[in-house]
Formats: sequence, structure tokens, C-alpha cells
Amino acid sequence: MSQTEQEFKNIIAHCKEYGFVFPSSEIYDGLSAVYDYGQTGVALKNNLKSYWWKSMVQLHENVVGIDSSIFMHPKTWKASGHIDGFNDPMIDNKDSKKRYRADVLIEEFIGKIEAKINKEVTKAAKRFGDTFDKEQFLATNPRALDNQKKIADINARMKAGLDGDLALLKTLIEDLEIACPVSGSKNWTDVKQFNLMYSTQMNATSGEGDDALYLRPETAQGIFVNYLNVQKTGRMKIPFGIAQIGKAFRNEIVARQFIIRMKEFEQMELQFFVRPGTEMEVFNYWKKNRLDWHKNLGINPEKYRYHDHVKLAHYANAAVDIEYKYPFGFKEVEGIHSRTDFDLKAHQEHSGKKLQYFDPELNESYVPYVVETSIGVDRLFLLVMSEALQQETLESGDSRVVLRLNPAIAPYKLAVLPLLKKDGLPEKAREIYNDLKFDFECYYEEKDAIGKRYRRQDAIGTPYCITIDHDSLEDNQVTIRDRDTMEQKRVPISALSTLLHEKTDMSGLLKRLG
RNA sequence: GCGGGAGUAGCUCAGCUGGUAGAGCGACAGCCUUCCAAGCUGUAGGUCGCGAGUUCGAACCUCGUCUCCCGCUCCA
Repeated sequence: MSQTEQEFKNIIAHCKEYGFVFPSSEIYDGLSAVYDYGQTGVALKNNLKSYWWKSMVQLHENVVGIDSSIFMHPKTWKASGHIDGFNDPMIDNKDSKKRYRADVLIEEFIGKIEAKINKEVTKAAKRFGDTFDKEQFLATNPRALDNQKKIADINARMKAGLDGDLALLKTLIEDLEIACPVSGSKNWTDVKQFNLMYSTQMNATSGEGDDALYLRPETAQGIFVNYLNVQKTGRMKIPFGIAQIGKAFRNEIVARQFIIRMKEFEQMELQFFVRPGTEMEVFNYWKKNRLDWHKNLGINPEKYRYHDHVKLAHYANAAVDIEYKYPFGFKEVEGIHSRTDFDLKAHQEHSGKKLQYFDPELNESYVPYVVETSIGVDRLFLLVMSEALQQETLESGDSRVVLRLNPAIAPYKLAVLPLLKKDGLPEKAREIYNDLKFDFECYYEEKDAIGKRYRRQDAIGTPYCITIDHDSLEDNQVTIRDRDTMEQKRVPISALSTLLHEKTDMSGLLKRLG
């Protein structure tokens, strides 16, 4: 096993052992590509979400948040293109074990016939010279006519297949004698429909038909359909943004690599509405802003890179990914897309409702352009764990495992530890705990030797431990121990609150964003 | 879905050519301890993934099945 594989396994093991992430329904052997967050995991995750939400909504006066439903009107997904784009008929070649989209195979075949026709046209054009009339040639040449008829036939049959009967697609592929580009064989499996969206139904009594509902495959559409509601009720002026954090569901054919690709996952998305023509400027703003946000967490900047999309999705005119170097290589953690007016226009058409904005400066109405930033919470979580989890060797020769989380996102801000479990130390410690718990996530622990307790806190990333000893009873001071340096110093109990606020508050992290 | 690997205590694993389960760490309770995984005593926890078969007898052999991990498409 390579070192990076080992590193990755360590992270997964650590996540489970210290209550960050568990396989879903583990007592039933787990559920593939579904995970649960445990007691420490949920705290870290909530803090990450809070960091994002505050940096978006609280720090931008022209950004507001919403929380839309997972269920949406079925037409939403028709408009967004997910019905067409997320339902693929797939076919496997039994020899090469490769999987193809059946419609793509057939379209490639059609492409070949079209190439033949074009060849004929070029040949004829050469022969006839200037007098050549392409339209007339196509309408009269027997071979060209024959090929055009073939294409029409294939298209008709493919449409019939795509509209319902998948067996027709297989027959078509067999009739056309399409071979696998890899193995060259014509040994195909049956065509199967892969629905990347999970479906359920609206009514308790029926199972199909017009009642079909989908679990949203992205949170973005919930923002688009609410764009006018928010704009009007919030009296928002372009440019403005709507932020949302929520679950999304995708039935990935291959979903793996721990929480990198899950069937149920969480997204944090901002859709930013702008005047057409200004989108690139805004795109570049968010491109920089988002990477700065990541770096501000204290993540090694060298582990980040941008990945500009060359091939753009149908809805985008610019796209960039922020990638992080996970133990198994660079992977996308966040995407920034300039989506043009694709989504709003589509919803306008499908709903029949105008989704325009009247721009008082221009004195005209238009459908705004959208710049989106979309980050996977779970990927961010794994990123942070990968970055923070460190094993270090101490001067004494011992090793310790320490989770160097930024204090603002750590599950616990401090642990309150009586040095001994007697002589009134626990009572004094409880007193301090009960005082601080209103402002900070505190962990109280009196079992085992103090060193052991320190290490346990290191493993879950608690930035500070305070220890109450006999002197504390007299002088009202405690020892505060720093997770990263392991240094200790004596501070008055009365000074703890101020010190901890300063070191662990989210506002400190946000202020550094500027 | 296909190919490859693997399922034994909370974790890491041992368990020989079949004789009804062990270690280390961890957990819990107690004792002792004045600051970095110390020591001592005790306790809990496993129908060996599940189901059949072979056998006097299966963690081990055979078949089936489930799940996880790694590769093949796409993406947050």
C-alpha cells in the first residue's frame, strides 16, 4: 500500500474512531456511499457551514439566504435540463466491460453516415465545379437519398426507443452492427435506464405517472424559482445574491472515495444575479473571493489550484473549479460557474411567468445573468480533516496524533480538566465549566492521568485545555495549555472568557477576510 | 453493472494439516498519582458478515448470498 493510501485510510479510521463520520446504518453492514456524522463530526460540520453562511450573508450586504424544499415541482427538472440530461440509457459491452450511452453510440453511427454523404457532396462538387447545386444534389442523387433515408429511419427508431421501449434501442444497435470501439465486439448487454435523480411520489396511493417527484439533484433550482420572491420582498437591487445550504441527492453509478462522492450530500451555494455583460467581472470577483475564503482557514495554499473548464456545460459561459490536493490527488471541492440567463430563461419558458428585473439605471427590463459558487460541504469537511490531521514525534520520542483545526471551527473550544479527581478540584472545575458553557463548547473530563486527557483532546482538535490544580483553589488561576505548541501558562480564571473569545470566536476568522 | 481484494472484540490483528476463540491498544469501575498516552486491581465486550452443505465436530473446506474497499463514467 502506498503512503498516500495509508494516509487516506488513517483519516477514515480517525473519523470513525473519534466520532466524526460513521458508515450509515452500520449495524446492517452499512449502506453504500451514505455516511452519518457523529458527535464531533456534526459540530465541525456545523461550524464550517456557519463560517460559509456568515462570510456570504453576514459580510455581504447584498446577499441574503433562503432554505428551499428538497421536493420541487416536477417541471422544475424539465426546465433545468436534468430530466433530459440525468436520465441516460446505458449499454455495456460484455467483452471490453466498457459502458456506453446507447444514444451516443447510435448518434456516432449516424455521424459516420453523414460523413459519407459529405464525401459524396465534395466529390460531386469537384466534378461539377461552379455549377454544382448542393440542395439539388442531395435531393436527386440516389446514394445520398438512400443515406438520408437511413438516417431518418435510425432517428425515428431511436426516438421510439428513447421514449419508452429500451429493447428497441438494443435491437437497433444490433441491426446497425455497431461494434464496441475498444474490443470491436458486438456482444452487448441489454440497455438499462440510469436515473441519476432519485424519484418518489407525491401521493400515498399512486406510484407513477404525473405524480412522480424527484429528490433534488442540486440546490440551485430552489434559488432560481424563488428569485423573484426574494427580489421583490427583500427589495433587492441587482447585483445581489441568494445563498443556500442544503441536501441534494444523486444516484451515482459509481459513488466512492469515502465522503467525496455520496448519494446524499450537502451543498452550499450562492447564486449571484447580475446585469448581462457584467458577469465576467463578477465571476472573477468570486473566483478570488472563494479561494481566499479557503486559505483563511489556515489551509496550506500550495494544496489548492484552479482548474479552468475548457469544455463548458450547456448553461455556462465560464467555469472554474477550486481543487484541493487530497491524499489521493487533486479533486474538485468547489465550482464557480457563470451560468448566463440559461436557468431563469428556462424557468420563464416552462412556467410562463416573467422572471425579469427592471433596472432603474438602464430604464429597461431583462433576465439577469447568474454567477454561481457551489461547494460540497462533505468535500470541505474531508479537506479540513486531511489538512488538520497530523502525527508528530515529540522530543521525548513519543508520538501524538493532533488535529490542528482552526479554533473557530473546532468541535470543542476547550476542555476543563481537574488535575486530580479529589481534594475539591472537580468541584472547582465544575464551577468554571458551568460558567463558560454558555459561551463556549466545553468538554469536562476528570478520568485518567492528565497527559492522557490532553492527548484525547488533541485527537478531536480542542484548541485549549485548562487544568485546575491545588493552587487554583487559593489563587484562582488555572493552567491553560495550547494544543499546537503544548505550551502552558498560568492565567486568572476571571480572564478566561476574554481570552477564549479572542482566540476561538468565528468573528476573528471573519475579520481576517476583510 | 463488470473485474480484483477483504469481512474474527470499539481499533489493529493472531488463530498451523478442521477439535465449539486469543493478544496488544481502547472502554468502564476502583486504588495510586501535583501537568503530556505511567502503575496496580477488577469488569464488560465476539452465535468469527449471513445462509446452506460436507463432517462425530467448521472461524478454517464447498456452494450461495450480503456488505465494504480498489479500478472503469460523471460530478459537489
